[in-house]
Amino acid sequence: MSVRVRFAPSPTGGLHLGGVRTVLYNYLFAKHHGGEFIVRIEDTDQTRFVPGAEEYIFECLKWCGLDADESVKHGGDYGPYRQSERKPMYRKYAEALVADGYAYYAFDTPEELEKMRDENRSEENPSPQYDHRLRKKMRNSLTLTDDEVKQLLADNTPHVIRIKMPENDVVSFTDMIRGEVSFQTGLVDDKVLLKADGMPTYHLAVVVDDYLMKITHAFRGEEWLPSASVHLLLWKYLGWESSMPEWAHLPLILGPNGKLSKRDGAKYGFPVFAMNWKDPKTNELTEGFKEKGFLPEAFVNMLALLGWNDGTEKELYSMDELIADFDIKRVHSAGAKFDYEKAKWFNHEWVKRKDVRSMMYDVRSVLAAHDIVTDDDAKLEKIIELVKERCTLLTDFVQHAGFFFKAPATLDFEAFKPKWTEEKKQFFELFAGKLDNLSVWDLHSIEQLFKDLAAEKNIKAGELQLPMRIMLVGGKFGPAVFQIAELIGKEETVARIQKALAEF
RNA sequence: GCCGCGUUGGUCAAGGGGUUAAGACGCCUCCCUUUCACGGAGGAAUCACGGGUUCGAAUCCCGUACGUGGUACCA
Repeated sequence: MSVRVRFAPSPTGGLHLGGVRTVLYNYLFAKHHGGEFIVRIEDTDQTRFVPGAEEYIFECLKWCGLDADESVKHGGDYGPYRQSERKPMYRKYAEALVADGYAYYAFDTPEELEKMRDENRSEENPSPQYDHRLRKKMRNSLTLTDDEVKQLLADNTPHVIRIKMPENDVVSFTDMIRGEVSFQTGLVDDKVLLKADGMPTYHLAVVVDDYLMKITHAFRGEEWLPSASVHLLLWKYLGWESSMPEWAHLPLILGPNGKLSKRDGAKYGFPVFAMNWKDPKTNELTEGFKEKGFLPEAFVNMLALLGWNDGTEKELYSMDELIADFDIKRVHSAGAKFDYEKAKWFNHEWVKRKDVRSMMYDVRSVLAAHDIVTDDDAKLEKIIELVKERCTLLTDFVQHAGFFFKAPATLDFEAFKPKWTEEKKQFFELFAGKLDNLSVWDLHSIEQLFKDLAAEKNIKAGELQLPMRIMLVGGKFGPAVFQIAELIGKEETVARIQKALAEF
């Protein structure tokens, strides 16, 4: 049987690091086994609908190179892939569970539930559950007579369907990452399966849809582990036990102080979403890795290694290499703290190793955003090659490539001020003039002229290089000065020297 | 509170009864380079704690602590 996995996001906001990693592991597992990767939209909570969020998720996946085989966008034989559109099919399964005695109707209003919790709340029990103890005191088909229930249903009384958790049972399963895990059913509450609005909750929907979509392996975040017992029971009660997927509960990605939140991003200056997300309600913008200057290759590589390794020392992987080497069983069971420094290192490595031509578009966009026009492809290509080793993020190209196209706005005069002399100033005045008359404009000729003139004036060439660099690029950075001069051209070089001389 | 999951340098981590306990990021020193990087060579830094089991425990068992998640008609 072919491997089928799914990522099931709820379209309620930005796509988080952890979410992307869950997609990644799903994707890698599927592709490693030649299977299918499905994206299913879990939009059963109508109150949390956020316009644009679904579209945004697909854009993020596209940027990461994690395209689905089946989804709302890609189609497929197991649709619809949006749960809200599958609404009519859930009720019959919930009813079947009731008929078989595994679930029941509950007519308690939200107010009644709140009252129940208030009355039972105590130091020992801060969050009372609707469980096998309390269900006997509530208004449901277990406590009401058959006639009462029939009447209530006939009157269209708002109600939910809850699973009837066994009082004294133990369910266990083998998690692909954690091994044997077990739970006492009496400690879990009677989860709502079908809501009053007729929508399923996650618990029902995930089981029904995974079954209907023939999912073979179900990977999700560790936060689902406690409710796994409900899902396991549902697979059993619905009579589908033999086709239940294998489970893997992925470890959490943590921030500097516990759970990673988008607040951490703002607080510590790193992104937590894949791409920029603007909340349509508050207009609040949360920065994404893409816009921060990350390459998707690096983002994916970094995420893959956050919680997984192949047992060797290899750290740099292309997507194809990840697909080839990924093994869900080697995923760590412990949560991992996200390290932004390491994330940047991955990016730097990818900027250095990635083919220059494939970076042109991104670099050009970054520069354009700073009003730096780069129309000459050949020149841009050459420059990227020249400076990429000093660019950790794509946005660093503004500093390291920008001055090739646009004279620096400010010059770091302070860098050489203490050693600046009248003789040196004269040198540059003379040099600028001679440069103007240079017939062959190349690295060697410029450097030769510079050294000859320095020797003639009896000044150490080395001492003149820093001022020259500042005049050309504005600061203490960048590749060899003469190389820069060669690339920006005679006219521009002379102009920058003269402009600087006028200011110093 | 209860339940689940987890715990190897600051971070990511290999190792799963006998190792000088890998490697990477970050940090520090030096080399290269009259800039900044890249590259190279070094350095500091670790098995949460307490009990067992064993000739021998980072590795197996139990407990404690800590972290984290769940305990919704949210996913």
